[in-house]
Amino acid sequence: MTLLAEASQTIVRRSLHGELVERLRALITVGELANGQKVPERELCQRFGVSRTPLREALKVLASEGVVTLRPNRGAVVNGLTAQELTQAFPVMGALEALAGEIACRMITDGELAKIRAAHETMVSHWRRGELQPYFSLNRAIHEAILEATHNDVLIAAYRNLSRRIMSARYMANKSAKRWAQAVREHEAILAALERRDGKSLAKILKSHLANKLEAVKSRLEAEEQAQARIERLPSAAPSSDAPRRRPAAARAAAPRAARR
Amino acid sequence: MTLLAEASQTIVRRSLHGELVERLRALITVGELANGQKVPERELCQRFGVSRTPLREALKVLASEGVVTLRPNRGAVVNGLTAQELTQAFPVMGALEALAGEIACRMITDGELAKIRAAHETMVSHWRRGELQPYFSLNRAIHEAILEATHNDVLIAAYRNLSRRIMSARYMANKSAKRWAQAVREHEAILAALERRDGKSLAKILKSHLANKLEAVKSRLEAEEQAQARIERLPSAAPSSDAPRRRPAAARAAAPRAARR
DNA sequence: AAACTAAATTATGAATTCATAATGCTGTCA
DNA sequence: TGACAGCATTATGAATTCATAATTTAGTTT
Repeated sequence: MTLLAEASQTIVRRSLHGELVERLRALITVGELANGQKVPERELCQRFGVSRTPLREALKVLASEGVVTLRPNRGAVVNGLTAQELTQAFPVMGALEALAGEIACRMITDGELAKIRAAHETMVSHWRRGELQPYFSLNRAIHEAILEATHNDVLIAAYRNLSRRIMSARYMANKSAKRWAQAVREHEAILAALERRDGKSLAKILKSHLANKLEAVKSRLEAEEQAQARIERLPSAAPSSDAPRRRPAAARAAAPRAARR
Repeated sequence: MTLLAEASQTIVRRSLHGELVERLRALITVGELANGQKVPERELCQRFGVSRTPLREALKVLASEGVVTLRPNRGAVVNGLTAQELTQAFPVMGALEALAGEIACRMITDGELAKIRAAHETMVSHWRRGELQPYFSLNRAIHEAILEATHNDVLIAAYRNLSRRIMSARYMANKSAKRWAQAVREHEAILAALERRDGKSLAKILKSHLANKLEAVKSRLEAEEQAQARIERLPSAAPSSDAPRRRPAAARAAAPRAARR
């Protein structure tokens, strides 16, 4: 239940490079560092008031997560999520969610369950009032709480790894009223299955709940990619400095690619 | 089929920090950097003939993988696999293996399958001749090839992440003749299911094959942990410099722990 | 004017330096 | 003799410096 409590807690003391890892991640998910864009080392150092050493350490970490790609002697570029990657992540997340649901049903304590139920009720009331932001943060907290109820750190880490790369803030902003209501119903079902300790159904519900979420992300992502492609096809498009274009596919393919695990 | 081919290929040019990540990983799996041991920065720099900068970059990456823990201002320590972590990894690896099997059955081409079959036959002949090392490398290659046949990079990455931390060379060295024969039989069954494109059975076989592997690792690990505990309980044990002891549990618990995602 | 070449500039990778925190050591005092 | 305080040493985190690779710019040639 760590995460539900964590919200009101003091911010933990972080090392400089650790802090930078988070900041950079945030810049990327918010879109301030756009997709194929080169990471402006010097500029970021000035902005954060740090030297290159910790920034570069942070970039190495992000590269090992696949968030950026390091091109030897040519800097780092943001490695945006592709529709393909999302499609591939789909079954993997599903398998992990399903597993989490089953384990959680076996392991969850009444206390943990009560806290999740309470969070759920609060979340529903936010939904009724149309309060998007608190709804999302509780939504997230509930999913995390279920995950943590498994008490399986390896599973938690594996899931978060994927989840972090896929669910970013900007995809959450636009959601239809219809889909929103459906999501709330799904959450009701999730709670019910948990309370019945019905692992099999919970696994199934979580999987389809996830599927809906990912479909939303995917359609949005594909729209973005098409828009991107249109811009790139315009021959007269003047490259502006603050909205740098992706390098054309041919050039990208020719460039030596850093190995990505 | 990249991996089966890779074995005979030239070593790729790596960046310094990337090379160091691999070297350190190797030192840890081989046991030269033992479990709770502090990572000797200066010494390793001399040994590899590099400055601290790339070494520290490598440590940051390893920390983000959970291989080492960074204690602020107090250096990095090796974060050995615990029996608990292994127990937790069990169902996660199982879920991923099962998924990989199912996808592979749907996706694998005849060409890929033929290559795996060939590798399998070679592997069996190595087994007959009792040649351990080539057996293991082909074994590994076959599992990788199945994984790659899914053509799902996200799944591949997730699986490797876990696998790398769990399967290390030293656990492979001692295997009973009986267990070895059983493993070969399991591999026969895996191939057969693949050739029948029978995803469900393949998933099941892979899962139990994995379970056997992990059990072996676990029993070995637990033996080690108990030996460790015995040493620590000896009050007169002279701490030798080249085989440093783990810090006692109480001290470890009191030490500020770097956040481990 | 377009294409190629060479110098100048800039960015990158890595070593070195520097400030500070942690650890070890020595001497003092109970 | 043993515990503690204060100094010396060492290790760590981060900035700076330096060598080299990449890129841009200017100049030259056709």
